[in-house]
Amino acid sequence: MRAAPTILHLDMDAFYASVEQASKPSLRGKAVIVGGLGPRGVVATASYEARRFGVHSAMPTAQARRLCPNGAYLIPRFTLYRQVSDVVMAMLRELSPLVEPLSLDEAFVDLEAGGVAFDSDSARATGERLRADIRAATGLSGSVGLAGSKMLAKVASEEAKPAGLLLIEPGTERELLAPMSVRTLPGVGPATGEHLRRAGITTVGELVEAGEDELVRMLGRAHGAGLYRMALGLDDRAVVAERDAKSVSVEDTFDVDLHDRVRIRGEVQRLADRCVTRLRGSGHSGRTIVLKVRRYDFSTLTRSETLRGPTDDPAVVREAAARLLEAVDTTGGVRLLGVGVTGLADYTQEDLFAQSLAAGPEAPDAADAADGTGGAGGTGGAGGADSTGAAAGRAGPEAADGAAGAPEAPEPPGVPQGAPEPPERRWAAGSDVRHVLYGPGWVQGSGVGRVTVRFEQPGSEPGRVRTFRVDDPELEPSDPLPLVGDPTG
DNA sequence: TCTGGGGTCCTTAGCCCT
DNA sequence: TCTGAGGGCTAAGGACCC
Repeated sequence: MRAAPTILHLDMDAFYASVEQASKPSLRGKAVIVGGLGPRGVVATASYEARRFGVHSAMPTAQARRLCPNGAYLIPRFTLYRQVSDVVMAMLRELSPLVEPLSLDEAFVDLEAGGVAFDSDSARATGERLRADIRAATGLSGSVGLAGSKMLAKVASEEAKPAGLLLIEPGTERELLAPMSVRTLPGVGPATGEHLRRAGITTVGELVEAGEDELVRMLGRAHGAGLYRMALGLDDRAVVAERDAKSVSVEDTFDVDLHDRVRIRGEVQRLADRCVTRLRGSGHSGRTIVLKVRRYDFSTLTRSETLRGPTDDPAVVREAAARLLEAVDTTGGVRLLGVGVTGLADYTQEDLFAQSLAAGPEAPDAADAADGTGGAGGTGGAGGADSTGAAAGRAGPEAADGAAGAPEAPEPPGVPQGAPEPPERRWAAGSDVRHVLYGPGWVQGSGVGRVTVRFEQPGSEPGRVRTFRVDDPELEPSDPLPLVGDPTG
């Protein structure tokens, strides 16, 4: 029983970087690196031009700058990527009801369930048409893998990169996989790869030779048996359209390690508030609160506490997180803090209402006041394109842009909001702006009280560069212009 | 020279209960 | 009453993915 190659895996090529190149005409054909720009940032995506310099995902941005000093370094613009992703996912859903998104730029599609393909020829034709349609609609290229299972379809799209299509014919799987590195298989990362290498296993073929018992002995029951099946090309996981979230979490890495216990407590409270905002936004409540602490030496520990019932009350989550923090030794410094909630339950309006009533007559107002932006967390609101938290916020390597005036702590807890003094504006590289005279553009860089803007937009010719004072009143942050369709501006 | 953020799944260990 | 097996739950850590 050989499955027809009707599972499709789509992987957009260098997605974030390609979207940036498409929306910023002056960057086409140039090395573009998207990621955190702070001292502890890492690369999220590098364009193929940047990869030629050795830059790749997950590399520290500082290292990327040394390898590729003339590249364009930009903060991610997730709002825009999500818009483009929505367009692509909608095209996939026209092919089949069974579409399983893995991230903004990747998805599985069960073509047979959609009735658009039933054998190799029809699957290949569908894949080619999809690639052309995506290019026509977005200007971006994606790679397509086609096979009889999810694992093989993903291997195929990886082999097809960039901008290609590969179909694995039924019956050829084992032959194809045998010479490949064990790292090709999903679930084999650096640790397992090294473990296997020490046992003399570096290829998928050697994995098969080792046998299931040996792999189970080395890697444990679930992992060992699963890997053996993958090595044989066996994978019967179905394409699943709907997936329930299992946890919600937020975390921040700080530019400089935190030592002050009061500051650490304040950050944990802020993270708890942000986490609850996200939790509520997803329509959930949760029962287990998790605190994550990464110390100065990169060692990471988690502490968790399970409540009697699920909650989405910010005060409850804040208190639990604070209790968990009390059990953690932070001497030596903390580079990352995180707060998460797991054990999620669906939360309906009725539940919320019932809880408010149970809490007392004034409870509804009190609950509203405690919710989200009412507290110390200044991260919400319209300027919230900056989801980069502490680490990625700074635009340039120099802090010369008057950052000395910026307070180190966002806001100590308890300080009321609405202070009349506007903080000095920060212009992150890559972010969208609009000038009263020159129209839409993007920040190319900033420093020493100046910000440099390139005025261009999707579909335009490469634009001109102008420099302004960072506090120029005619310059405003703005929303990204759509990549597809008609920019109304 | 360092190592983000948001997730998932698995393993191990301790505790409680039957 | 003691002991052991086994299941369910909780906590913590690790590996992996994009």
